[in-house]
Amino acid sequence: MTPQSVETGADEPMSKMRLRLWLKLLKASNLIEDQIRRRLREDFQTTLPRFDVMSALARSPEGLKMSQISDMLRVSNGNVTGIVDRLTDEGLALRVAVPGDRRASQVRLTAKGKRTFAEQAAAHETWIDDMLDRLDADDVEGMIRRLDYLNDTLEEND
Amino acid sequence: MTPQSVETGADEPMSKMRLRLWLKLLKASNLIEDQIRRRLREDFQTTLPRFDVMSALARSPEGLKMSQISDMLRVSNGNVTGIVDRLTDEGLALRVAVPGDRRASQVRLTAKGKRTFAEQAAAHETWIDDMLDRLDADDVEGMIRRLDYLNDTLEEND
DNA sequence: GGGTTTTACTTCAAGCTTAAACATTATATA
DNA sequence: TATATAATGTTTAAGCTTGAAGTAAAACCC
Repeated sequence: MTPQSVETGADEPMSKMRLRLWLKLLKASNLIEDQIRRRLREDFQTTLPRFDVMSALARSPEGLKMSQISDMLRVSNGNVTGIVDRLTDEGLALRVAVPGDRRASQVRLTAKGKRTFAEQAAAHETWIDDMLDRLDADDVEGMIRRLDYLNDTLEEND
Repeated sequence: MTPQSVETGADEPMSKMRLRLWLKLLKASNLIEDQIRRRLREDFQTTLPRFDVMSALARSPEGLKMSQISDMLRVSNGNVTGIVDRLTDEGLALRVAVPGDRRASQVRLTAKGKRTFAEQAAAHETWIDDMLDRLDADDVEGMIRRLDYLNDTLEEND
């Protein structure tokens, strides 16, 4: 038993509470994510992985290497290969040679990609705002604070 | 602008706060879920979808119909078909005919399936407990309360 | 009863995801 | 310089996921 698990003096309920918390966190995350996927599909004929890659690229006009994208998104590099392939097929992204390193390539949004993503990002923000509409400033602040703390501890022991 | 979005008298920051909250919620959810997937694979040579289906079945000894499983897990029915097929191939679950309805089948865990899931569920609970270890009772309670509220509002406008 | 609609489930095509295996290029080291 | 090791990406096999289309059976309705 770790020191932190004895605050209440009763380990069993605390352990169950944590499990319940996880299930509720997962449920919220899935409910929101499913909405976003559905709207990206219906309104923009695209997918969340494509949106995520474009979002990363939009923040780096000079482009990103494949490995940088997979690091930022915490997905495998083989995964990014396929997504960038499809974005490229659709004329939304392109691979640029990296001078001095023939293994790597820099991925960038095309002009069309930038326009497309700007639209999607604006819609995305309003979707989130609508879904979290009923949380007041205190709720949002309280949750952000605790999630920051949780994420820090989760990343320590990655 | 909805009535709820004006509590602070400043819409712009609140909208950005909500977006930040979503990104942090998603991050926490993904960090935890990735750990669980990894451990299920490494320790038990199984996957999260299989674990989820077995978890639903474990709570219903009399069995569940395919459509009940997909409702509980919020996934498509075609998806459940494949997962139950694989569980069946491995001798962990089986389909039983439903008397009076030849379209449907009742899915149950086998004895082997029950034993296997019991082991996995026990490990799962300790993984969660370890990952959320640094949250104290107040944190857990505060987050559960807000997530309950959020989930209620999200399910209303599904 | 006969026809329509609904329900239960499976199949399919496309895309996402991973780990592992692979190819290629760059870097370090002897 | 030669060799070993690292890093960068792609490919592959297996599984998950969806929506749409399809099959079959049950329920409804006239």
